Amino acid sequence: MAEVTATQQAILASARRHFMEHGFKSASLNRIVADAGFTKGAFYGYYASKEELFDALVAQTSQGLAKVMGNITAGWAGYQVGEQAEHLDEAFFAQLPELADFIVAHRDDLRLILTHSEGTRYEGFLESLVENNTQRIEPMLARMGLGGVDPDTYRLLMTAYYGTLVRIATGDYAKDQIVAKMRDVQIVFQTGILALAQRRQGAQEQERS
Amino acid sequence: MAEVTATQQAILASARRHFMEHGFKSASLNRIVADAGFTKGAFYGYYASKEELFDALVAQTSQGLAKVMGNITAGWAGYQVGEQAEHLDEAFFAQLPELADFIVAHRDDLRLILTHSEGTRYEGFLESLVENNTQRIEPMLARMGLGGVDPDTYRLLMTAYYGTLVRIATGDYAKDQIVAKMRDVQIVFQTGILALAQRRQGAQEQERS
Amino acid sequence: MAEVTATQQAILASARRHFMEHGFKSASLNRIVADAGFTKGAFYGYYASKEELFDALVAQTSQGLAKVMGNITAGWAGYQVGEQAEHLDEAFFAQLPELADFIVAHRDDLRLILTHSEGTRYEGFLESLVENNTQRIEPMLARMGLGGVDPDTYRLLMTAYYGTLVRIATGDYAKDQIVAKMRDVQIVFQTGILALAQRRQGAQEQERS
Amino acid sequence: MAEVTATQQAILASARRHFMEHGFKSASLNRIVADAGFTKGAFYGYYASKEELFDALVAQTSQGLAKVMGNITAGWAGYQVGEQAEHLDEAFFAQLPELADFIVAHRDDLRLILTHSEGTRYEGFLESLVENNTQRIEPMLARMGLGGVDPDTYRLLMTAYYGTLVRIATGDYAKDQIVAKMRDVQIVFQTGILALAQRRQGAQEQERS
DNA sequence: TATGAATGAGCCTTCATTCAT
DNA sequence: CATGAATGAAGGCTCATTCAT
Repeated sequence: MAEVTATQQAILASARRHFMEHGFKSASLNRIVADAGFTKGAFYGYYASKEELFDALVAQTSQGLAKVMGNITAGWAGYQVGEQAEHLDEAFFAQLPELADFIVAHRDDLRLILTHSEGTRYEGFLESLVENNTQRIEPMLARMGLGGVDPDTYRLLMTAYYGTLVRIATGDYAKDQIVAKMRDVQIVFQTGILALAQRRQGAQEQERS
Repeated sequence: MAEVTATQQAILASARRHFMEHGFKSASLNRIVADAGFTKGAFYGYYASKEELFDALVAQTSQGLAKVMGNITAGWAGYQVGEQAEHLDEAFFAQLPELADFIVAHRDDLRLILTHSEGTRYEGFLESLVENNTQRIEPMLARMGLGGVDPDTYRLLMTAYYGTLVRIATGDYAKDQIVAKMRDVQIVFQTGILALAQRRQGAQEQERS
Repeated sequence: MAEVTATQQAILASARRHFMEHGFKSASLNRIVADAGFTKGAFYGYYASKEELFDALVAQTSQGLAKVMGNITAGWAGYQVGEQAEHLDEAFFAQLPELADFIVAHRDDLRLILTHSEGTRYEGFLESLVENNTQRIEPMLARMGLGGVDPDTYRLLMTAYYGTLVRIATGDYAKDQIVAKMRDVQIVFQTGILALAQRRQGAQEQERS
Repeated sequence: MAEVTATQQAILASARRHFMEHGFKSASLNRIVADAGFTKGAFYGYYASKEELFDALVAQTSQGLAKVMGNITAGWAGYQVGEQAEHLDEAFFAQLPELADFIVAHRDDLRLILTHSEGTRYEGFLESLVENNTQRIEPMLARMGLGGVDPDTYRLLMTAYYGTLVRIATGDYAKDQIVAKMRDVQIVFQTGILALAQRRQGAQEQERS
């Protein structure tokens, strides 16, 4: 693809370190470039701005992340009333090792995107991800037996769910821990939301009678 | 008590706007003061620093928030094995209207504290709140029938729980919506965590036999 | 004479403390006045400027000091060729207790004038004192048997001499120590300068022959 | 070695002028840089701070000065009881031309270090020099026949001595004048201090008998 | 390709002084 | 007599960006 010179690699590595330590906004381009052993002029030969540098660092992983997070939603979306909950879980759980591998392989990039991107277009990455996915799911909610849950509340819960996955992903966990924790979190949210749905549905039926 | 002059009010109002839009760090004191119609010199007659200005804006609400959040934990802490879950909920739910009133009355301040305070001593307010409260709860986990849940996972879930409460608090909801959503979220987390605990306990018993 | 209100006294006392600690230039008028328990407005009712405040603090002592230093010069000026050095010393030594009393009584003011007055018209007080006194003495140098000493060198020595007296005066010495040290220093300079004069005179006579 | 660009030279020259006129603290970086025909941004490309600028101006000379002043002390330290004072002088006098050369070559730098460095790490340069040297000499005082002189008084005299050398160094004298004046001053202090010591010793012996 | 000199707007903070009340 | 609100200039310093070479 696009060739990356040794200079670029040095700058990218230095930038990763600085963005990780100070965040995008507070990191000093001056120091990034100096730490890489070059001058600002060299930098601007490759990138048009500080933000473009950040982009170069995380664009690929960002796309992978979006795809991978979409898969998780797809797992939830397959949820069907009447099926055994245990079976459904298995479909999601089956994806976990792959997800965990992705996380371990791109952890630093994920941290940049998810927790050090203030001031870039990745700010709010998580929020828009949730937004996209819940919008796609919303039509299915009734089919999933979650019809009684207020859509906005559902969105809040999905934000919490994704947010927790992000915390796990950006934590210091090994692959096995990631799998175990994500599985546990999945259980908590799935069971909890289902319980809420049933309670609301019961309440609505009572109201009608 | 402390008298606040018209000048101070103008500065405070302008500051609230700027902090809300850009966050503490990125907001420009220059522009805050100019927007209020004064010079920097005037500002420093009232406040010793930019941070003190932020403090003046949120100190009171911050104290109220800490107290109110503590009450929520107290509600969870009253959890007893063997009691009916529905009864326990009622204890927590009973506090909700009061909490919602507080939130509605101090919403902008809460937003400043919880989501625009980077660079001030309020940075990490939520995190330290979670930390304090989960530490106090940890010894009770076994008694609450949650012994099987990994403490670190429990902490992740509590972070998600508090985080969701914060999202509700800093949203645009009316009092009734706040109450309804917080109640629903409470149900989800309580039921979900309990289900996880039972599953883990079952797994541990199987291992033993 | 001029009446000094309680307000002025409070301000003066506070000013003395601040000037002593930070020097005239670095002391903050704001803090001086605040420490005194008043506002800047009150201050400017009494004094037209920061410098005038310094002046009010030290004017009286400054005049006393000039007079007293003049007396020391007068002691030297009485020096006559052919008289016994010991006798001459006695004349100077006789003045020492009175001088020491003055120093002990006005020590803080003296410190202000001599070592904390940068930025005021008292800056260079010592230098001008030396200048004045040596100019008056110069015509007498030959009569005193110091004709062989280069006038500029003599001025350097007088600067050192006065400077040492100043160090003694602004030190932490008790009256007796002041007297003892000033007497010793007087001996050193008198003997030393006389020795130099003789050597130079000898050299000049050799040149002539 | 280190290359100095024309820009740096312009800044350094301007800085020297401003520091000389106002002292380090009161000199305005703004004006220094503007006078040199540049902006503050350009300045900070070369120096990290105002103090570093001062340092760049005087560091080299400062080291030379410390060495050269140490040599003077070494001259005094060689003082041996019983030897002829005239011979000892010669040892010191022999160093004078070299010292005078150094002074003439670095006069402006010396002025910066010795009389315009308030607020930098060079503040108190003279004082610490005196302190170091007198401490090294103190043990030898008895051997030098100065046992009767109070050590604190001796320190005062040494301060005066070094201070006078500084005045000569920072004056407008030509090399020959520097040599002549320093030699004369040396004679005054040496003779004077010796006279004081004898008088004190005499007094002590009288007391004993 | 890479340098490095230079910009200019911006940052937060301090200060002596003025003046209407 | 004293307040306290307000000014305005100045302080040292940082930064992303431009551009001739």
